[in-house]
Amino acid sequence: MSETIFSAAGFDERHAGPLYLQLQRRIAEAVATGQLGPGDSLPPERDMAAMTGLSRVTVRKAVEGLVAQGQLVQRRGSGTFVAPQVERLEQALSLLTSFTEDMARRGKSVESIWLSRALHVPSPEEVMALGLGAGDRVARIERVRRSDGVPLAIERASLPPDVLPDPAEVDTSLYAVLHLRGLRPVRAVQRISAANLSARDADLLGVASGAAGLKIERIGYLRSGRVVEFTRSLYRGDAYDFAVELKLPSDEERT
Amino acid sequence: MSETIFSAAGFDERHAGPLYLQLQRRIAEAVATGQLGPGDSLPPERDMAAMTGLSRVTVRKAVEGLVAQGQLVQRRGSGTFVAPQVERLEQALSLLTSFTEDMARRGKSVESIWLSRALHVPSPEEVMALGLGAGDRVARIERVRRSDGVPLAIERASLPPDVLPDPAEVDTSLYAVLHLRGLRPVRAVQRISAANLSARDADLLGVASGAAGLKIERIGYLRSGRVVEFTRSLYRGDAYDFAVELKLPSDEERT
DNA sequence: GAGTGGTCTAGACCACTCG
DNA sequence: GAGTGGTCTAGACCACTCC
Repeated sequence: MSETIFSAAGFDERHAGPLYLQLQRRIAEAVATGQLGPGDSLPPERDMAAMTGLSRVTVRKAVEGLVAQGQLVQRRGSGTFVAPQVERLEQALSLLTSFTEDMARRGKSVESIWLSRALHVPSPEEVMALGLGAGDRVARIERVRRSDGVPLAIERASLPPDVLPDPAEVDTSLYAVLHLRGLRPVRAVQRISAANLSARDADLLGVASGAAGLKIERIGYLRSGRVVEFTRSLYRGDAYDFAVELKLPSDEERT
Repeated sequence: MSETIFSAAGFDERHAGPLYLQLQRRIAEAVATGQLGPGDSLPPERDMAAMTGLSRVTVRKAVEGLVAQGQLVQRRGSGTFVAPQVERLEQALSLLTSFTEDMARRGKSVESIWLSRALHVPSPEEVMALGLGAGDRVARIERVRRSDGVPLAIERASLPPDVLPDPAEVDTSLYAVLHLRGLRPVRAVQRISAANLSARDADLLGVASGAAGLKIERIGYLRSGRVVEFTRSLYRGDAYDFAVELKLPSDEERT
């Protein structure tokens, strides 16, 4: 099966660019056509090098690109594999729901891996966003969100200390705790953008370093207008779709 | 100035991981602290290798990561530079506006670089989204959007041929043309996600291959419910922020 | 033509996984 | 302990930019 993909024949026919890109294209095609399916292993790098007649460095460079694109996964000491398919989740963006509630609605399990759940000295960014005073501390809830064992997002929530005096009290849903205290936000503003994940964040989400992530910053308000929540989240770009419904702007808004 | 960054001293103090990451960290810090400012050039790779006592391959690997993150830019035959800063643009996500109108509102110039503006044989995806019949063609408007000379987005719009029989008629604003024909959408559904840009798309946007982009798919509807527009856009992750306002879901919606 | 980044090689050792 | 990916080296040639 791998004979055609990794045969030495056909390289450098003068019209095809760098060798590592030629090999990369061959592998990508094999994945696209199903010749290599999710979970299948590729031959060891040294074997691929021998088969293609390329050096191992060149083979690694070809594989590296596909790993960055999320098509392949490498496990040290184990091998190189076609990436398992991820089920894409779709979420409505214009409703102020919590991750926990959202997953429960579609019958998915939710787990949190805690990174932090305590009071800290606030960063300048947190002081600004939450309007903290000098000497105030900040409650930080930092966790990796997983559903059915698959990491989906990193969530870093900051709240004023009087809103959440005891961060350890949060078990699964932050919003459930806030609801009990009568401090659940009724309105929020989100800013969405895309960024390449840092090595650390990529590791937490189980993807390759540099993979694309959806960065969402949210500021939540009480009915009184007070800021109660400042959350920065990173969603896996390959696993999440946000859906929004748009309407025609009214004439006042268009000026 | 570069002496501290690229000195041979301090490498491999047994607690710092791979050499290329150590060098990468040094350079990233120099950029973060302003020791290296936007547009500044780094020494040639061979010089960095000599100064640090590392091999050129290792130096290249350190630089490669920073290029992928968008912190550095490499120009063949010319040199390696600290990436120029991009002004981030913020856009309201829940209003159905056009790119042209949006930029005009903030006093920015808009240019389009046309990639395609004609009738084509539709892809299966376009047939599905637009509800095309057998034998129907599709009007495709494909362009790179720039503002003040900076490429911001790639926009690929597909429309039924009777909605836009002559695609070449679109000059700047697609919505303006649709408006004249009385076929401007009043409602749309968008799906937002993040993806690493392909080499081709990255090139069109003037960023490094693999940089994170915001992928937006939009389907626009007439008041009658008919689909008139199917648009796939890629926005530069480093240049765009989308803003959304959220509200508390009503009780019916939450079940 | 001198200098730059881009590609490629052969060979080495290390760190990790797995039977 | 055998096999895997991860790191690193020294040296070479090519393609491009810029003077």
